Amino acid sequence: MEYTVNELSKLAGVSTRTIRYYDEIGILKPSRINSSGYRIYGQKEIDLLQQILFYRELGVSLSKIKEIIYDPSFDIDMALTEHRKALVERRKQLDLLISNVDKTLVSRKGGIKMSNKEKFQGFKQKLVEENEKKYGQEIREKYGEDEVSKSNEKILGMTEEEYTRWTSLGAEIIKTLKEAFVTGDPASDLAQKAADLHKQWLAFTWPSYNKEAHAGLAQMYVDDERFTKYYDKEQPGLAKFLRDAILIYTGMDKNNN
Amino acid sequence: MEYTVNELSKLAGVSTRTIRYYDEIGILKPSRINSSGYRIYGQKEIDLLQQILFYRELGVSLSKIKEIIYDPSFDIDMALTEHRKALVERRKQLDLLISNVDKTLVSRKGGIKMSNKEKFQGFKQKLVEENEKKYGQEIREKYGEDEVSKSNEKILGMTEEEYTRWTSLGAEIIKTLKEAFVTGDPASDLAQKAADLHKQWLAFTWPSYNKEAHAGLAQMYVDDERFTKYYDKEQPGLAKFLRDAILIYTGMDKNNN
DNA sequence: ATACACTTTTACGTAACGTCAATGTCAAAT
DNA sequence: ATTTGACATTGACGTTACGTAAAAGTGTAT
Repeated sequence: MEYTVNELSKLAGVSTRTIRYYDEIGILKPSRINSSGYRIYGQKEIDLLQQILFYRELGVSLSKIKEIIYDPSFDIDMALTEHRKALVERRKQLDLLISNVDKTLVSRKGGIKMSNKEKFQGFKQKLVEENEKKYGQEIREKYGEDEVSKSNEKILGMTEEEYTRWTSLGAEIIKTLKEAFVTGDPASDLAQKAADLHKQWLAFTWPSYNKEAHAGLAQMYVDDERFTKYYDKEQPGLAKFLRDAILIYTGMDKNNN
Repeated sequence: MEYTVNELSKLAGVSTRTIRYYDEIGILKPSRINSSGYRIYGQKEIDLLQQILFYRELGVSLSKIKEIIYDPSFDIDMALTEHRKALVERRKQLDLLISNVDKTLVSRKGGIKMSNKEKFQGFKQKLVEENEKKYGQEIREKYGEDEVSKSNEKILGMTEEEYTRWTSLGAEIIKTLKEAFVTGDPASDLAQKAADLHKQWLAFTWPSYNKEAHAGLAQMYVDDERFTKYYDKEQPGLAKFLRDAILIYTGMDKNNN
């Protein structure tokens, strides 16, 4: 029985592209090519393909499979044993990654938990907390660069308040931005407030602030469609609106255009 | 303090290519570019790079990192949690692969072990074995296609004898080939014997035999440098010599050229 | 003036295909 | 006889995170 690429692909459960690719890399050649240039496969090619797919399921690379099938000197047991070792090594790497992600998550949540504890540790603690809160707000009102960068040295060790404030800032930006959008004016008070909120939000993750970077980031929100999508999902045109607001906020609106 | 790519790369322990790549994809831009077009980085870029590398070590993709760093709406905890899930999923896949490789190895070794056992199970068993052995040799002498393909249906269930024969055939091919090589004549008896051995070797892993495939494979040994290297490592020119021998053996030497 | 270390951009290579695009072929229906 | 729809072909680009040249300019020391 003879088969075309399509028939073979259905038989073996792989795409036609895969079959053509296997021809291209010389791992599975058609038995012949007909007068129209079609690839024609026979029984032995089907059997070979089965073998290829078998080793492929074991995660063996196609070039290794090629050797396994065509190289007289190839020691399959040894190859599989080494392949196994590589797989185990990769799994070890993954375990390490997972444990590191866990550590990160725990340390983030740990920070929150600790501050939660403090909440129930009496008034003194609460006062301290509130002081810090006020102090934090002051910082943000002044935006002295040194203070901000100091506070940001603890990005990964954010307190619950900081964390909450940080995430709620994200929502607040969107909300303010949408309200400002209806005015259509990126220079309006609301739009400028949104730009300011955005700057505050940045302060949580950026080591330091400068206008150029802020304006550049705003431009990226427009240039990079992933970010554009995010804002425009809320409201088409929002990304551009935010950029314009930030350009005005940073005073970079005339200099660059 | 300001740094060039080279200085920054040494500071952070990454290649200069990486730094230029991060600029290219917009994840880490230089603070400025000097009059000669050199990238100049400042303190905040160093801090940003640290963050990037931190998340990179967790196995987070650069595009995700970009979002983590630049997207106000990005929920890092959620992202990390999902990232963790993906990692665990990959580990599960790996576990499956490893267990499948194990099964394959066990089934291969199991076949050998079983036949080892049989060796010590009395004369009757031995006779059966030897019968099979003879039968197998007969097959190979005749090379009737059906018989060969029948025997090859058990490729993965090879007996110890078959397996041993198969691997020793590989060595025998090389040996014969090297002996034949000194005669310089691919039509010589020795060279033709090597071609025949090679055909026999093929019978162990190929579902069926035909001259065209055999000749095609021989050509591939010359075209594909991985195989060329293997043979030429033993003796420069050996791959071509084997091809010529096989072309003569299969009678494809005049037809195709 | 030259050597040497450094920089730039451009561009190909990696693994295993997915996904167009432009074009040709086959069998069946009109 | 022609049209349609399903199939085939060969390109060629995209994917990830860079490695690795190549060709050409820059900075500094001798």
